[in-house]
Amino acid sequence: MSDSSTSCLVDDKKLLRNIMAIKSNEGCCTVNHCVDVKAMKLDERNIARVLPGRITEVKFFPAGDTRMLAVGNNCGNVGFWNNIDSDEDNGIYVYHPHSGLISGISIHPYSLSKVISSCYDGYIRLLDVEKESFGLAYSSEYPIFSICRANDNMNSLFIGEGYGSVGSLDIRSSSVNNSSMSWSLHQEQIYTIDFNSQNTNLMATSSKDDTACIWDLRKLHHLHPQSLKTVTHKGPVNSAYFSPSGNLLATTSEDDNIGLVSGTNYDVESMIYHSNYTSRFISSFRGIWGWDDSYIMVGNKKKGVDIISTEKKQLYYTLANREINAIPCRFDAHPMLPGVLAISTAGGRVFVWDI
DNA sequence: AGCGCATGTTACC
DNA sequence: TGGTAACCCTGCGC
Repeated sequence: MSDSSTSCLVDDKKLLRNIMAIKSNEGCCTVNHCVDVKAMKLDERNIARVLPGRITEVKFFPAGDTRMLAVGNNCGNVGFWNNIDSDEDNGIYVYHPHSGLISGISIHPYSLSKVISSCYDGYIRLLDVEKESFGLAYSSEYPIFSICRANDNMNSLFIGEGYGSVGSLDIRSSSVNNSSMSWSLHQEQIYTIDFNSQNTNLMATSSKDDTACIWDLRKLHHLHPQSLKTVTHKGPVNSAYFSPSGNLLATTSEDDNIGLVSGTNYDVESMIYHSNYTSRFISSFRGIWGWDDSYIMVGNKKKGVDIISTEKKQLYYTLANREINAIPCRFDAHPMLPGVLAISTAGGRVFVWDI
């Protein structure tokens, strides 16, 4: 694959000023914060069409004084939406750094101007906010299906590359092909990678090969290592995310189940029925955690957001609003602001619920 | 393994 | 306002 030129659709230094104005609150994060989801509401002003096409990724900037969002779509666009300061313009800035479906966005928590995007086009790019350009950080002959930063080293990026491999790279390296390690962990593409907040050695992967796995990084000596735990579904696994405390793992599968793994060694497994299958025009559902271990939030085909209780292992509540006129697929819970939830739909619209 | 089909949303008549 | 083409590379079943 050849390097495609990057272009900026909106040339506006306001984005730079916006991002530079955010105070990075080092070391602070809201784990185990109980939120009354029934009190969450959707204000009309918190709805925007950020990008054309289908949203595949939405991420809050990890700072408590901002609701800036980075959004990716299926056409290679990365957009930014300042959900608070949207008076003069819409607070929306759109770029076109890639030529395919954006599979992941990661923002450095202590250096907010470093925004990484990954794409099916095989490239990983690093946004330089000052230059308003996306530099090339990594290039592969295979699609990049997922990215995640390691918890204990923010410069270490793990990537789901091609059909079952995970690689690790140092984003500070100037070399484009600096994948220092690579392991073959699955039979098919890896849709999500996640790290445990409590034990930074634990990594979870979910794959099209019908499994989700927990890996111990200290035991990845071989090209084909053994997993600490494997959850087997009857269909592709769209996501596997550790709970805020790190004690639970939630998996979302096309087999219409949400898997829940608990226990000291992640040895207790249960399945909660939830209709997860979406058509190819809709991004797959991924059950995400809220601000503590009590709920998993996942889209439903009736254009609502199902809140599933992990204790009762059943539906607790559904966030719904008549403004949501398409199926909500991809979400992000604000890492610093409990109760602030971004949801996006196949139609390119983004909604921010708050408390 | 390799096809054909269903699927939801938008944009444009 | 209703009808339809185009989008798109997912999962499943033959």
